[in-house]
Amino acid sequence: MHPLEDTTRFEPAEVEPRIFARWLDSGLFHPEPEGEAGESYSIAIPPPNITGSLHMGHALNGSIQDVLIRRHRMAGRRTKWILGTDHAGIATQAQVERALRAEGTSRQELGREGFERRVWEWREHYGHTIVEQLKRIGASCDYAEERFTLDDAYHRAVVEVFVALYHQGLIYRDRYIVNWDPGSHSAISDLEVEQRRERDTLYSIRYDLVEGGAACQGPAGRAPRASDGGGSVTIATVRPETMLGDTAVAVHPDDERYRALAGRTAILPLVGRHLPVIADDYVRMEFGTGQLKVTPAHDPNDFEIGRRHDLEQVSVIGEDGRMSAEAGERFAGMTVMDARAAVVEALRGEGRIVAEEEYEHEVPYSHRSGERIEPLISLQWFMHMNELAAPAIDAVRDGRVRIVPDNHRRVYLEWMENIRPWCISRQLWWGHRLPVYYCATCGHVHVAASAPERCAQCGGEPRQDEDVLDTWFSSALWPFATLGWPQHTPQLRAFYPTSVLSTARDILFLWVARMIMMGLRFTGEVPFAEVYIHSVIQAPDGRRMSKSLGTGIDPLDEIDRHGADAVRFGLLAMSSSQDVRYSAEKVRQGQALANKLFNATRFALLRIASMRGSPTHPVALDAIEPGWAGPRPRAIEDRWILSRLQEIVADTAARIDDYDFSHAALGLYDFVYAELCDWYLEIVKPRLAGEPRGGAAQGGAGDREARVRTGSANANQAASVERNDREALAATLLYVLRTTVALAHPVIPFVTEELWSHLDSSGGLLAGCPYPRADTSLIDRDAEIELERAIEAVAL
RNA sequence: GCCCCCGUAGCUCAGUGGAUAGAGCGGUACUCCGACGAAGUUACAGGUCCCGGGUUCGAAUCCCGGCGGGGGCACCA
Repeated sequence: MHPLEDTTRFEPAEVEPRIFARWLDSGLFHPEPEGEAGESYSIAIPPPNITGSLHMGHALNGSIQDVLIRRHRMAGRRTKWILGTDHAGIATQAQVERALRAEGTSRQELGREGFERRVWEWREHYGHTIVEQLKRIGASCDYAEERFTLDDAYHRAVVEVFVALYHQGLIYRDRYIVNWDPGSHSAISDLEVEQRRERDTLYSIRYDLVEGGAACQGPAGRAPRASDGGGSVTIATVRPETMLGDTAVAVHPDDERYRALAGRTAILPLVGRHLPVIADDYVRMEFGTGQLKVTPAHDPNDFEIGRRHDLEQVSVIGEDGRMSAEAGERFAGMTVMDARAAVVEALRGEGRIVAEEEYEHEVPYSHRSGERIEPLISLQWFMHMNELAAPAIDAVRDGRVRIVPDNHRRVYLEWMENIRPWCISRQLWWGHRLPVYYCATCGHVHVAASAPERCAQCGGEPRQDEDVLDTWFSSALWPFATLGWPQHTPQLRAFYPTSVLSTARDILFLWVARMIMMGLRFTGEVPFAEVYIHSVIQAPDGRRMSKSLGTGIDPLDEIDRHGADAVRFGLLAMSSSQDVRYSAEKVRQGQALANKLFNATRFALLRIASMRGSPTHPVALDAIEPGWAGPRPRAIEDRWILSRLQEIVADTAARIDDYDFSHAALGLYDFVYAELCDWYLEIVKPRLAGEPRGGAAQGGAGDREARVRTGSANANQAASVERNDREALAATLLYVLRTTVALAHPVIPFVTEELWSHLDSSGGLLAGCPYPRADTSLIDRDAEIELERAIEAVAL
């Protein structure tokens, strides 16, 4: 506690560390794992990447979750905010590799074990930054039990799930076309691919047909006839270099122009390979020439066509992003872009390019590395999703999981209903290594929690798969793996299922949907009853807030400037059910509110202290009036403010429970400014000073008081001020302040906790006090109407 | 291509069937008075509620069609 006389301003920088330390020491953030989940209130934090530092999204979501947690903790629930970080496979590996490069070494040089050791060291060093930063905004997480998605216990959960799903036939290995990310040198999932619009050249290329077979008979003799007499086909492509891997040409079976070509054979230029002409209804007759080159090894659609028609797969692009030996001597080793130019050049030399046009289309890029995705065939591990998705669809349909705001519900359902297999293996070193072992001798596959001694088949030596799991595989288990699952721990019983999950919409599929699927599959219960999807905070100009664009605003800078309460208030006040622009004004408004509340309390307490002839405080309510049983309103303004207070108490709780944080915050601001300070404190000033009520106008606030009295119906009932009245006034004022401060605590915890130490002599923490509840006996419509009339009169 | 959201005061946003459409910030004027001066109070100014049609006694709000902006999903060479 800091003497109130000393400063006329609330000083966040002085107060915040002191208050936070008291909270931590109190143990309030760390609940005992007792009882059942139904009695408690728990939230699993979206685990930030260990590579990360706090950005606006964290700050907003931290504020939201903390409001919920503090509100329910005060309401008497056993409350746990599960804390932890995510190992973030690709991001972390890339960051550490960058550091290694700067040292002139590489992960290859260190070897796998050495590299993993390095990452763990790195994590010890930098991995806790973000947790420390969460403390700055006042997040009341359970810091005593921090989890990490790569801890031993967590790993056991991951392995348990993998092995189970494998034996249930949901996890399988396949040679399939995947999104290869040459940047991170790994396959990535569909969700990690983003499409970018790009201008390219669409080349039309003529392939000759082998002589013989049905004549090529286009309508009206339009059929192209090449000089060799066999005719030709003309295909269109934006990726001429992939033609080296063509293994067929396709036409639509209903295409009158070309269907007779089916069964004939084309000759692949530059290569000479014979390509069957096939009929497949994937081909769009109206696009290009209506004749399609089929490259099963490098195009997802062609891959499917290839499977349907049992086509050969010729991989001409390797995992290094360069042309492989199968591309032929002439092109092997070239980058894709060089090969494209070279192929075009060669085709042009042969006179095979019949048209070139500008073409705008979508090109896949890796969300992780930013490099262009190279679709290619690779042996990877996949997960069947349909069987997992079905119950997760039901859970949202029947409301066991409620998504707020509900327009995200449809998006979720739509995606889930069209879900596709998930590629879960990654060619990285940092992550959960697959619990898969191959016999070095016979190749037999063992999937087990621990390495088998020998191959069950031939007694050979089993070797563990080199790959690790997609980071989101482990994240999907977050709400229960953090609580000790698969053990039946007291934590799990006390806090699972969790109450709510709060996140931005960008990871609805990547994470939220998968948690629901895994939660249902492995615990039989939904992992959370509600999902709150919060705003994305954009830069003030409406662009994305990002470091690279230079549009980022660092929440820590804002906390330094305005205080954590101000930033929390501001973020909550600007948030809504959709994306919003960052509003510096709202943060300043929060700062103003903290300062106003500080000064209002300071004023009231110092005044009451001096009124009671005591020059110092604390002036606690129970010290003023032992056995205090509630406020005793004496004047109309007392009845009015007490009545208004009940309304804001009810509203604030209801708005928080509705996830309407903006109105909860702004409502508090309005009450404190427009009712408590501008009117009640001003009206009451003369009474606090011991002047007669309704006394002569003497300027200033007394003047206003007099005018209010004149406007009131009871103007003539002004009574002389007695000691009783002043004590009753003090009691009312303190009751109002204590209630207001407690009410605002979830939104602006620091200033309210600081004020509480002045308003309460017990020495207890506000964070552990009961949350105010509306006392309907204090609602007084008559007083409200009367005082509103008085206020109007004064305004006139 | 399909789907979702948004368009209200100078700015950021509330309001989503009922009266003269609101707040904060900014602007102007005032105040200098007993907490708060990188402050406080009060007042004033400021709006074809994107456009056009429709439903209704009544539309910013519901419906249809545009225009503009943002986002998600999708394998179209």
